Amino acid sequence: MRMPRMSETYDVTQIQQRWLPVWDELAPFRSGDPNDPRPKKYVLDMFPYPSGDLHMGHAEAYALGDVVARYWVQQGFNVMHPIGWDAFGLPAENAAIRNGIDPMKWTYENIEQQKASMRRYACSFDWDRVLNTCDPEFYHWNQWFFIQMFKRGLAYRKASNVNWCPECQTVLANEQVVAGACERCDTVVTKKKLTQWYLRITDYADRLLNDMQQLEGYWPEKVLAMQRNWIGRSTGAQVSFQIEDYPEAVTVYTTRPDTLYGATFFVVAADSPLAEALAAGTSAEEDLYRYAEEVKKASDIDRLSTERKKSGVFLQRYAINPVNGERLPVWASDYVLADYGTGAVMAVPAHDQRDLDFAQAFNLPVRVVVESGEDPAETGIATADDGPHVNSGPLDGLNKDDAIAAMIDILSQTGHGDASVNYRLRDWLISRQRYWGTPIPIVHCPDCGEVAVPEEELPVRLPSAEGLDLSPKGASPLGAATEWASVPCPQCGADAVRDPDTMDTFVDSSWYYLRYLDPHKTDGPFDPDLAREWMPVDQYVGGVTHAILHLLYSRFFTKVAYDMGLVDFTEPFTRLLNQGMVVMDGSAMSKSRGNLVKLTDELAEHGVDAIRLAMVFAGPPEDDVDWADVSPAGAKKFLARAWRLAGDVASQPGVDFTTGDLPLRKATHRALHDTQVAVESYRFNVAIAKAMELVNATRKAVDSGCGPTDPAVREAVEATAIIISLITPYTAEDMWARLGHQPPVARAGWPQVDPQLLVADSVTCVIQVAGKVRERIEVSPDVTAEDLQDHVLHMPEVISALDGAAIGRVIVRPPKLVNIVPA
RNA sequence: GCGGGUGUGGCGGAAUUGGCAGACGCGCAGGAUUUAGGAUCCUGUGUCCUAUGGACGUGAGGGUUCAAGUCCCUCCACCCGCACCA
Repeated sequence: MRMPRMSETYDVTQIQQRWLPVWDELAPFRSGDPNDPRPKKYVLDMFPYPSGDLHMGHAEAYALGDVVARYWVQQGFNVMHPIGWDAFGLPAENAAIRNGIDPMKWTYENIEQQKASMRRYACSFDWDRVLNTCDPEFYHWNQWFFIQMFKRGLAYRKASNVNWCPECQTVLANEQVVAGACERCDTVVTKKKLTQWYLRITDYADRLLNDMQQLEGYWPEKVLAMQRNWIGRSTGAQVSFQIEDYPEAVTVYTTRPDTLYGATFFVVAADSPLAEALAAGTSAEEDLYRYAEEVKKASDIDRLSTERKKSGVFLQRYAINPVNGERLPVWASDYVLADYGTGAVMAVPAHDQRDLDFAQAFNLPVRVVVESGEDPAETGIATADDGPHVNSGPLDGLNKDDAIAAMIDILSQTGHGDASVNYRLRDWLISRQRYWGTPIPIVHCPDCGEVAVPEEELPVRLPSAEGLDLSPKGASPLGAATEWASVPCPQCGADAVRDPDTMDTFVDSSWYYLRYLDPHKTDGPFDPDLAREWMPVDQYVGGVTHAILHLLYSRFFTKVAYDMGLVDFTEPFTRLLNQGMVVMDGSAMSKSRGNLVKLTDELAEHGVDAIRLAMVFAGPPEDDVDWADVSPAGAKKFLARAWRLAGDVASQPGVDFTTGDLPLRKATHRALHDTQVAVESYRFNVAIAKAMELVNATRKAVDSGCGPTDPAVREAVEATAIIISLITPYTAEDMWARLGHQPPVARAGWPQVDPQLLVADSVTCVIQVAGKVRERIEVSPDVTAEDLQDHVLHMPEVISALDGAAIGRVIVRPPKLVNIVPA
């Protein structure tokens, strides 16, 4: 037993203090040298909101991204691994309202704090590329993109019923409404009629859908499914209906034009202008008004309740079925959505559950047009399956697909309709009535209307928050900044006003990955040449919370940039890794639940490396990690073991490894190979297990094998330091120094794996009789099938296991298996 | 309802093309060393039995195969996403 000396103690705090300043000096992860000959890779972590100290979720996500980034650096790549801050948004503003602090001051202080905490966490970020979205030098280009889109007709203003959060006093995009509640504050969202800015993402619906082919196999299937679902492409037909005593025809969208003969009534969205127009002048006018008011008040939560009975108002109008001239009563109801399709439907209760529910609530007729042997009027269950059509004139006898095609033919020939495609995706509402965001660079002129601020006048800077009332009132505080808001019209010079709204912060994150290329560029959002060199992002790492919003918007922006000729690719993120959440006892950590584990405390107790290691080792990166299953103490134990080995090495740096102990050399090269394979397939937990095996093997070799002077021991420990440098940079660096090397270990380079050392000396061959393992023998890895079979059949154990039975078949799979099947 | 996924020891999890199920770790038990141990090292640890051997064993049931955690069919449970989208 050696007596522990001071230098033999693994002192986490000391190691951290020793190396952080050294790394600052060496900056091993700088990626901006134009003469760097290394091939390029772009590893991107989703940037954080500056919320102060890092928390557990950050710790996991950034540890995972760091493994990938550091791995490619060791493999000789020039890796761009940037970080920045998603710095606009409500929390800064809310803090300002609560505590009277300037949102800008609050934000920059938080950024500084978080940056320091991140540096200590030792992520391999290129600190030269830091960006903050709230810097004018960044949001300048938000405004530039907006203007390009405005000029292309992709940014426009329209009045509509929008999602309104009464708590935040601002509008929300559809994507920000979760189960009828505000994503941020959980308040029930209501509707409000407002004029707002939109980006025409629906123009890109098909491309957003089709380009997913490029991502298949590289993005999680789940994310692709969610996006597909969100885009919600459906095919069907538009059918135009005349309305009795009404001047205009009303068009409906249906995916089942084949059931047109089964239509027994007609429904328009209660909150649509169409319903109002149809009811005008009829005795239903009052009823509709009252009903529509009720509908507007009802929250989406109530509307979505499945228990809810269908409601509606008969509008005292009749629509004429274009194929058979039947009169269909026109109803208004909230089960038809104003902003999907045309806001009106033909109701076929026999074959649509919602229509059937409505028919039964109001005693409307049900007519079967697709045979199924069931009567929906009796069962209460609409049938949507394929079957022969009946009661359908020329469609009788046809199956569903043929009937759909036939009906579309009939409609287009008679001019009553045509094939049509619809999307669930809506245009992206980007204006917000809040202060802390990118001002929308538009001037409203009484004569010229909406005029883009000339590009040379950008950025339109946010006015100082001083003197502004930031508390939410439903109108942007910028409107009150009169001096800021009053400007001459850029076109005619007349007195005009700036648009008072700011942009959704998702605009910032839709292109920030391009800004990292050259974050301080003043004459453009990014350098197209650099984009050609670095983009698209090779590996994107972030939470599944952004599976729809952020990723869809980024994909949209990329396609717009492609159309503008700014980039030569159509998808921004080649590979996507969604890390799981860190939970505690099965549920999300939160202060209110009382199960919050403070990262700062854990780091203080166990050190950065142990936390990173424990977290990455806990399971596959995409799975949730339960802190209860994470063992920082175990991780620290391993690190100390590995670290102590560095002190045991008793050979000089540069010693010739090839003369070293062969079994240990093989273990080393096996470990290098296996970790390489594991890391490249995201199995970081497995990579750590392989490193642990190597440490165990080395310990054994030192204590009871070849001994500490053997060159193989040095080779093994150096390999260990390099492998664990991906996960635990402090310990790895200290080991590297103890081994007599210069920092940084991060740039040591991955040792060349010798394929000859991957061949085992002998392989355990399993001998089965009737499929059951009876014996194991050690054989040479290149044993021939003949020799192996011959040997095995003569083994006494085999003969006795056969128990006199004749041999039927012998399956030989050298060198791993022989299976003897009795006749 | 639709879509995506998961199911392996006390726990987290391993397992190229079908070929030794349970790597690695946590926990637990025993031992060594120690003034001490929340340090270090060693050993053991799927279940059951008639125990130097054997049987069983990857959510359940069936199938293909010499051989199935892995492939096919049926079912169950759980998690996530979407959900009046015509």
